[in-house]
Amino acid sequence: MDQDTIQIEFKKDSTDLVSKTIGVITQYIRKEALSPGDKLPSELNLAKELKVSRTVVREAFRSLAAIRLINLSAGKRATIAHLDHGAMSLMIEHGVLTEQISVQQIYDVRRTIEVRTVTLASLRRSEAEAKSIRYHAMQMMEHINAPDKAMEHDLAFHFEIAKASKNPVFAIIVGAFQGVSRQSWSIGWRNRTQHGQREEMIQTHIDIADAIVLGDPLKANELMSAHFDDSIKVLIDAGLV
Amino acid sequence: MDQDTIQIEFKKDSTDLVSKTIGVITQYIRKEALSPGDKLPSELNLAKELKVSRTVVREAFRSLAAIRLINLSAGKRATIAHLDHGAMSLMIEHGVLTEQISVQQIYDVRRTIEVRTVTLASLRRSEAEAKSIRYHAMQMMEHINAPDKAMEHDLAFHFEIAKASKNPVFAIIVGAFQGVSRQSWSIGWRNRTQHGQREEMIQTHIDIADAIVLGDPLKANELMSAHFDDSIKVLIDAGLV
DNA sequence: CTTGTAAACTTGTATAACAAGTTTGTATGT
DNA sequence: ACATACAAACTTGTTATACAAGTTTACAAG
Repeated sequence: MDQDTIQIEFKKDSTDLVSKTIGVITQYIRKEALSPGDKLPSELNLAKELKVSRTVVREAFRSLAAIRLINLSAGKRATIAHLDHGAMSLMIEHGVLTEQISVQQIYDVRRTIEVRTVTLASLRRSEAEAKSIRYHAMQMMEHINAPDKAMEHDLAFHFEIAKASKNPVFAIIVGAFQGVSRQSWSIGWRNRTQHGQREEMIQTHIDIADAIVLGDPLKANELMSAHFDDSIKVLIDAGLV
Repeated sequence: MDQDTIQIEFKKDSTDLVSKTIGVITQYIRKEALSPGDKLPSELNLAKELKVSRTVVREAFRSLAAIRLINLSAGKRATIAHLDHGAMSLMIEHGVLTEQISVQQIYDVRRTIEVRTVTLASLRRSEAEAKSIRYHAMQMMEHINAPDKAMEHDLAFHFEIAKASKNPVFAIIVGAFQGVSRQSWSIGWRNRTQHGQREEMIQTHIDIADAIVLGDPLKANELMSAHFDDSIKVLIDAGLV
């Protein structure tokens, strides 16, 4: 597998070299039909081929790595990356941080998506996935006095359901919300102070898990809807925009 | 607004300088509570402050620009960016290109999201938005013999609805799918060959627009569901995975 | 007070150099 | 013939310098 010539041309109108180079590399990936794990040419070879400096190629690589199209690591050549919600996470966090997205809006999207993922998961989950989902629900109850751990199992619960939907796009989106959810989770927890409210919330998770285990999409759907109704209500009662 | 010291420390365990620098900059944005349009320090100042080379800062900037957290342009300082689906578009296209996401999976996500956006749009749309949505539906019919134009109005129709939902996250997600939708659109079009099938499809768009104009979320929802049912059926009939 | 322009600043690109991590190929010993 | 060790070649990470090109600032001229 020797170094074959990169024949894709630069767009003439584009502004800066780095942008053009990014374009060339993505076209190259497409043209060569590269798959996750496949190697890209070295920085130096690309630079020579495209007649730009190594600096430009490096900046292009960094850009592609930022949106997780490729992976970089010292000494190794760049490789095509597997899908990953990392970039979208940063984007969403940035949106919330700069007040372009509200927590409530996130919850509306989550509700929309997760009512669907729980339905699909009920229909498509493997035995292992069903087991994992139920495990995280049970662990939440186990750690009812250790909010940090309960939270992590809560997040994992929802993420596992998304993965069990067998649609990677859902998994990416749900995964992307984990960061911001982690930051608003304690608000929901602190505002469930009345007797049994936390147990009730966790019990809903267990019930959802049971519905998934039993392969009952309608029940799972209904419970997930109710869970989000409740969660959003709690957030609003807490005065969150 | 003079140059104040950046007090955020590097994480010690992180691997490479660029990653650390990205972390510092994002923390800086947070700490200073910067909003879209606000300026970041110049590359040289950041480099001096963080005691790294300008190269490292530049690569960090490029990374942040790639996920659209900041905007770069020659001669100007970097600024905080408005939310934008550009990065997510590339991610999704990469997923489809590398066969990690199928077109049908995209449509499932779109259906899930857009059944919600059309409901919200019916409730929240401004007059101008309602008008724009209806305009694009009408233009589709107008250009029934110019598929390229019809397609662009189709995409704009769905995107405008997402924006009218007043939840930027929906708009980002729907926007992110525009690229791949553009690539699969002709498949759907080519496979609606029977008499009146195309008119029917476009008429559904007009009916959805009317429901939005009238503020009838249930009707809009129902029509959008039917539209996606039909579209997905057409794709499957066409033999698309 | 406006306008024009030069100076200062800032980003874009190229080159050179070396450190540090990885792969490859070969010589060596068994 | 085969495994191991190790050096050489390759590759990415980081720094420094230099200059081109775009933008802002400050000041002088009218």
